Amino acid sequence: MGIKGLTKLLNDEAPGCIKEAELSSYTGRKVAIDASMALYQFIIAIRSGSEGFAAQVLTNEQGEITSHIQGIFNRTIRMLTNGIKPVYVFDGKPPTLKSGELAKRMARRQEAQSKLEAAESVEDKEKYGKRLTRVTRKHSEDAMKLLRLMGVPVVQAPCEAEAQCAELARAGKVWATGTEDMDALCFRTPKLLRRLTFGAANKQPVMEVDYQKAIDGLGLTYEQFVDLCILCGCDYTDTIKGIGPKTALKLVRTHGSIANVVRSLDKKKYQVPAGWIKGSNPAPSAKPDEATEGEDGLEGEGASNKENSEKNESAPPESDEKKKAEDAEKADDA
DNA sequence: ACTCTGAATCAAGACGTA
DNA sequence: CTAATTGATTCAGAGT
DNA sequence: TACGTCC
Repeated sequence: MGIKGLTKLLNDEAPGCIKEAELSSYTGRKVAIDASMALYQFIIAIRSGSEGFAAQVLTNEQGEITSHIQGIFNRTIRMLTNGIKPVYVFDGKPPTLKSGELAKRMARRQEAQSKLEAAESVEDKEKYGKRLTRVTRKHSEDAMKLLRLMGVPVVQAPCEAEAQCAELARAGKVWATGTEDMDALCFRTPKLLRRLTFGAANKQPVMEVDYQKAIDGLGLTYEQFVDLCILCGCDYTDTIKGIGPKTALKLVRTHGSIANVVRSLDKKKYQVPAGWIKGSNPAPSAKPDEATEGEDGLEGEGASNKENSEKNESAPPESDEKKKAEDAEKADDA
């Protein structure tokens, strides 16, 4: 996911919604955390060896990676001692809306692999090696086991972890979503915390984004905000050439909705990608309807997309409500 | 001149000790 | 049956 | 704060 340039846009256009604070001001708060992303960062960052050698991940005797264990363990301990109660949320199946983007990533991955085999210098080997890292099912299971043993609540999301985190926050089960990914705002998490980390020499303060102030500052409704994000470019759709954050905001402000924006665009100037689905945004409450404005559309894809976005929307709130409640209670006990 | 986009590139944790 | 991340920064070039 | 270590 990731909305291109959203942080910068919020900073420029809705300054009130971002503030910075010390870690200590969050004691007593429950925070939902996207576990997969954390694991990924740990595996990339926690390495041994230094100058002159390609850095290596930590492993056990069988050669299995243990970097993520170190990372999760330390960070969780730190949170607990600081009075912050984490709830780790693990990814479920990714929506197939993403398949296009995923295919691109696969391609880049393969490229990295072949470059790695051809690489001579240590730097290159390291660079391409990192590009190949990924979080496997096993890494997630390791982390879940560890967290359960530590008495820290774990939630298995039906789909994307970010969406589930936002649901937890909206339901009041947790106070905020702790992530580096601005996508959580599209799922209406009331509060979003970034840089919730604990480096000894803490580099930067925690960054707190307030959802309500964000859309108020931009002067948009929730639907318009989601439309803005789609126009800016997210993982689910291609972008329109020539439209970035600034013009996207202007367009949504003046036309009110993405449908009107597309309708009023000069088609000679701006090429709207084929098969652009107006309603198929990642937001839980967005209506998955309305046909595409694209000319020679690929009907097959459009249909399957629609199907899937509906699954995304209906699954999280209901099927997980009980699990959520149980886990939240556990958090209280601890 | 100025603004914006878009492609490419990079970096990514936390501890204890000196 | 398998996949599975992002944001910040910088710079070139197009558009206004 | 810089640096080596975590497996």
